[in-house]
Amino acid sequence: MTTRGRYDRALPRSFYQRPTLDVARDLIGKYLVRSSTEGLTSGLIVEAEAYIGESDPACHASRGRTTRNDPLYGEPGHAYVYFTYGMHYLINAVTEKEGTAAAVLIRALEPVQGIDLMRARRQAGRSGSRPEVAAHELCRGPGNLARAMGITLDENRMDLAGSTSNTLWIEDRDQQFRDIGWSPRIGIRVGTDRLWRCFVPGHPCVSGSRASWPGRSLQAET
DNA sequence: CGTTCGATGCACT
DNA sequence: GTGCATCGAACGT
Repeated sequence: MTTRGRYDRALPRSFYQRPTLDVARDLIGKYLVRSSTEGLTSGLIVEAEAYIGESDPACHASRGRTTRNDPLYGEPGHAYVYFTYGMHYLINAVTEKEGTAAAVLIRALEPVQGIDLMRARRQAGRSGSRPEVAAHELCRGPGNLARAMGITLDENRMDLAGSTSNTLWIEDRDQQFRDIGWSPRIGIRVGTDRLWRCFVPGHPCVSGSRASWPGRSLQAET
C-alpha cells in the first residue's frame, strides 16, 4: 500500500472557512476520498461550482431556510448532499461561516483509486450488458461522481474536515494546476451571469461540451 | 456535430 | 401540481 488515502491528511476546517470562490478554486487539484465497506475510491477534483448565500438566485438558500437546505446554514467543512431529478445525488462542501448558506458543488473527478469499484457502482442496477464505462467518464458530472463514489443522503451533513468521520473527506496530495478556467454555472436558469464554475481547461473528465471551454491545454505538475 | 426529451422521486408552493 | 445545481439515448443537421 501507499500512503495515499489517509484521513489524517484531510483538509482542515479553516480551509472551508474562507470566501467560497477561493475555496472552489483551491478545491481544484485536491482529492475526494471515500472509504466504505466496499473499498476505497478517490479522485482528483477537476471541476467545481460556487453557490453563495441567499442573495445568489441559483443557490438553494435563495428562498430561505428549509429542511432540505438546512446543512447549507451549518458549520463549514460539512457535506451538503441532496437528491434531484428523481435519481441523482449531488455533493457540496459547505463554506464561509455558519449562517451564510454557501457551498461548493463538486462536479467532476479524475478517477484515481478504486476504478473497478466505481465502474461496478455505475453499472449496478442496470439491465442487460452494456459497453464498459470509460475511466474518464466514471466521475464526469456531479450525478455520475456521486454514483461512482457511493455517495447518497447517508453522507449528508458528514464532516469532511473534523475527526469524527473517516469515510468521506478531501485531502491535499500536493497537486497543482497552473491554469484554471472560469465559466457560468451549468444547469441553472438564474444567476447565469456569474462566472462561478471553475475547472481544469481541456481535462477529459470535465463535464459539459468541449466547445464551451476556453481552448487551453492541460498543464499539471506534481 | 447539435438539440430535444424521457426517466424518476421528492421538497416545496 | 411544479420544478429541479442531471444523464444519456434518440434524433436532426
